[in-house]
Amino acid sequence: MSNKRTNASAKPKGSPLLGEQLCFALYSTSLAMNKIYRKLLRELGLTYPQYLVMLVLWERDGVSVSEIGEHLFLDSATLTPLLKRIEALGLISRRRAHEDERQVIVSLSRAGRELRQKTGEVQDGVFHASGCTVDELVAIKQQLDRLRSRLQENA
Amino acid sequence: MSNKRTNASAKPKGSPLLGEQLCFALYSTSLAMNKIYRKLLRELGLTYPQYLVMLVLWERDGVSVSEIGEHLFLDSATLTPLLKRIEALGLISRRRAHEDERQVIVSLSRAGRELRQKTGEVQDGVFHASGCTVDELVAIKQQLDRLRSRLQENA
DNA sequence: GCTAACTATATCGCGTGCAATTCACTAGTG
DNA sequence: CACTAGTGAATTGCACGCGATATAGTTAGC
Repeated sequence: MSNKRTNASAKPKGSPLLGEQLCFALYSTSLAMNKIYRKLLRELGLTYPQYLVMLVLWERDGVSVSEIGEHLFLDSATLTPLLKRIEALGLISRRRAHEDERQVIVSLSRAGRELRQKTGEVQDGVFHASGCTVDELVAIKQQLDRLRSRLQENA
Repeated sequence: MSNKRTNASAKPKGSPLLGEQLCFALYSTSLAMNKIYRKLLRELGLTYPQYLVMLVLWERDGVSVSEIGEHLFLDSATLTPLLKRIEALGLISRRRAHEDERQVIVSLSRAGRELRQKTGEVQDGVFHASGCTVDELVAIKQQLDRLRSRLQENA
């Protein structure tokens, strides 16, 4: 076993679980956010991960499963069933690419494209529920992005 | 609060999806954190939510299911099966309270108490993986705590 | 051409989260 | 005592996430 490198870790004595406190703040805030979205997205019939996929497609239609995964940091084990549910809603279609039959191209249907016009209330609702100023949101987002990239590096 | 311009969307023009960008940062960072914990907790045989329950019990043993839920912002639909799995690991016991037979009191077993001594590496590992200074962690945690409380208010 | 290595999805199993509902028990009220 | 409202857990049903594995399609090497 390795020795306790107390000088290297350098945790504050007053709050020995600080890292874990942050992790819990992250975990519980993420769940709270999910609940807000569940309420706002109920009208659209989508879950939050499904909504994220739609955001990707509204940005750029006709992308492969793996491309969606790169944007959302999700893999096929999560995306395949998720995409099938969205397809069952009639919002997207899934077809094998001609060039490379291994790839599955995800494309918006007419209903999928039109759904975009109902998203204004979602954006407003989340912004309102956050009770934050734009500057605060920017600050938190930047710090989270940095933290995520570091966590992914050290995964 | 009086500055509400509800007829048109009062979002910043430069970044129309800013709130959602923050939400995605929150969502994806939380998943990244969970992956770090999964690796660190594998040795202990725990998942992150299970570890959270253990943290609560190490802080205060012999609490009811609903008290655990208040600490972790989870309800019985999540906690009951979760606690049963921890019980199956031999770390806790679940007994009905004598005073009020509706309540279930969760208590640490000897193995559950002793497991606490293996958590040093988990704390160190998370802190190291975050790549952040203590000040950064404190700052993010405070902002997340504020955001969560506002989201829960507006839920 | 043949085949081994590689790649993109798909599948399986398990553990959450949570809305909705049910069950067991308690605390009244008359 | 029976009746009722309320509360704490448990249960049900569904949708993620993801480690592990499988499968089909592609490429590289010989």
